Amino acid sequence: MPVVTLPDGSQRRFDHPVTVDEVAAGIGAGLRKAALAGRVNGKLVDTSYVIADDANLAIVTDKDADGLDIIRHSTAHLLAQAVKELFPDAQVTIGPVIEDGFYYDFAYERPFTTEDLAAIEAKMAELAKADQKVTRRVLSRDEAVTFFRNLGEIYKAEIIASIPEKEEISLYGQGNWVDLCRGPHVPSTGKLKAFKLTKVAGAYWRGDSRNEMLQRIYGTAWADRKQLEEYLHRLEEAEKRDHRRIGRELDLFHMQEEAPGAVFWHPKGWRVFQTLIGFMRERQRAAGYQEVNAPELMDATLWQQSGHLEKFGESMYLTKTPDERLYAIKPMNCPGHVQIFKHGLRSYRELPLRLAEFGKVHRYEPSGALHGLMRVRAFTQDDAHIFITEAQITAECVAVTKQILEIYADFGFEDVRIKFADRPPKRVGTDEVWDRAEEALKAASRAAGIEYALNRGEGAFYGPKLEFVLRDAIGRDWQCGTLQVDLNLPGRLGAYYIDEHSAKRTPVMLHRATFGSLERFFAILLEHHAGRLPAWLAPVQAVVLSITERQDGYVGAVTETLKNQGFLVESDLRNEKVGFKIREHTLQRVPYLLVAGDKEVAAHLLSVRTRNGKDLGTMSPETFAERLRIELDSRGRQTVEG
RNA sequence: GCCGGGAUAGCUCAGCUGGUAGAGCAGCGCAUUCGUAAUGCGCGGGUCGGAGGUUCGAGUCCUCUUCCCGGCACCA
Repeated sequence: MPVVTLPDGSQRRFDHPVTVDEVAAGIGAGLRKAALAGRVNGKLVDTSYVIADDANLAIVTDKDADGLDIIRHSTAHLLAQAVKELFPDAQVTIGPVIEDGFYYDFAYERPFTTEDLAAIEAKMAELAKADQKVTRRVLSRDEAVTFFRNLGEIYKAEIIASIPEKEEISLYGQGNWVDLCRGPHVPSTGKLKAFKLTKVAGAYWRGDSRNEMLQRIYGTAWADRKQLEEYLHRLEEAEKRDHRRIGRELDLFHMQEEAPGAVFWHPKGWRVFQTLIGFMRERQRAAGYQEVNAPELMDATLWQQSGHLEKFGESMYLTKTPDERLYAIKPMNCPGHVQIFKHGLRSYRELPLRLAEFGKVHRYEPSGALHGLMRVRAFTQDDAHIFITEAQITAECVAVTKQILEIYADFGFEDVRIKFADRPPKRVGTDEVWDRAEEALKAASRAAGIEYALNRGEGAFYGPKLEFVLRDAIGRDWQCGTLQVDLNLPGRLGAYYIDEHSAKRTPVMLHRATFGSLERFFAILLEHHAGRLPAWLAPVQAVVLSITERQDGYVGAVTETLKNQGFLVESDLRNEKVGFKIREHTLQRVPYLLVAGDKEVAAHLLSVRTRNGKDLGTMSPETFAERLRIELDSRGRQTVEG
């Protein structure tokens, strides 16, 4: 005779087994209607689930994160049901919940079109309106396999075959459609009120590019219309942040057909790029790094020795010269830095030796992977290789980690996650060396006091790595920095130093990058700030504008003075209304607009307005310069606005 | 690389079933000298991504190809 304990601690006693639905009904008709599922002793179940023994029960509604997931999962089922009604020959496969929505993969003789999508969505609305009951039943493995085989659903039969023996096999039905599913699901299709199909795409069966391609339909689903509208609005806003769009609007860079995956930097974009390099250069110098520069093009034999040609060759650009030599354009900077290390005899006294380079590398990325500045074939790394003894690994890793996190904070990225990527299947070196490298990096992580998630099998081919992932203003994660412990390449490339006993020793090499790819980091900054780069990064920090030509002399003089102090300032003397000029420079995201009319000229002032439309009143050019200096030096932690 | 979609003026986009390319913004010229997100009038601007083909005739149809977009796979 079950006693059901509710989240508020109250208990209900029953003299017979009850369903979740019945308990909800006992509490109130409104709750019963809102109930999507139950959480019995922490486990999600259908509202039809029968509680036979004492249990804790929470009724799951659409206010619950789990409730929303159930809505999405059930909407995926609704999608599959609609597809089967419209295209009986399509075979169903899997339909999981993803962030903000769901997808379902189908095997079908042809790709679905956007017209199909509209028809499917309409059918889904119709089925939802019919408010069909969703029922669950359990079958044995053999029964289930036979059931789906008979329906011609060979993919489903294959999925069942891969379900562990001990797991129960449940089927969910609604109307005349049945799907294999773990559940739980909403009690009836009428609970699905706000959904939209968003796109179609190809996707490999079981995520393996050797398998056939299925037709994937993506959709989004929410508790109500309003949430759906908000989501669609969020998508639009995210699109406005797209760095490709901002790059064009602000005249920062462009790309063109003749150089796929490569960037043409315009003056303003390159200025920002140089600011990033200047900033990093300063930090690295302070931390004991020395900047070097290695050749872009080196004989292929060197890359053979390092293992790059074998493990990474598919992504390398090769070129044969008239003298019949085969060269490779560098895809990484490490072998070049090892050559610099090797030149001359190194003593243990020189370690750690930190060699840094803003190295431009070329990688032949798959055409389908290219994406604006985020994924290119030619990019610049803020790359450094630190040569150390094994005893120095921990201390150096701790120092690197600390600096990476400090630098991210300077850009306003405080929310940083760290992943530990261990040995990949395609690698050089013995397992014994990998054990040591992984242990060393783990020990260093502990010493640095950082927590990480394991990213299995994602290490570099020569060593394990820490990956630094930062979260931007709209909650997206970007992997940028990396720290790798390499016990393989120095030996392969013949690097050694002389230790305190005059013996030759192979150094350990740490690979580290903070921005990762400068191009990509630039793009992340643009999207993070929606183009409104902080003044210290902005290509133009202020524009001085006249109201009529009577102020031309004053505006010109003020502009010159500010420029001479190193500020990035331009003047706008065009014969246009001031409102027009304000609009243009605001759209160009210039942090400060300095207006000079007759009144300002007479009093030696500037009227200061921010790109966000805020009027900071008038101040002298000297005061503005002083305050801007503080803003730049503090990297935006203090602003002209105060 | 795979699946789908796309490429028309500097930008955003229209161009139905094949009949000889259009708008807004931007640009240029002229007028206007103006107080915080678009002053008015006028003018110029296109090998319709590239190469073949079908046709009396192709931006429109077919084939190939390049690049871009969205996914998938990949991302040392």
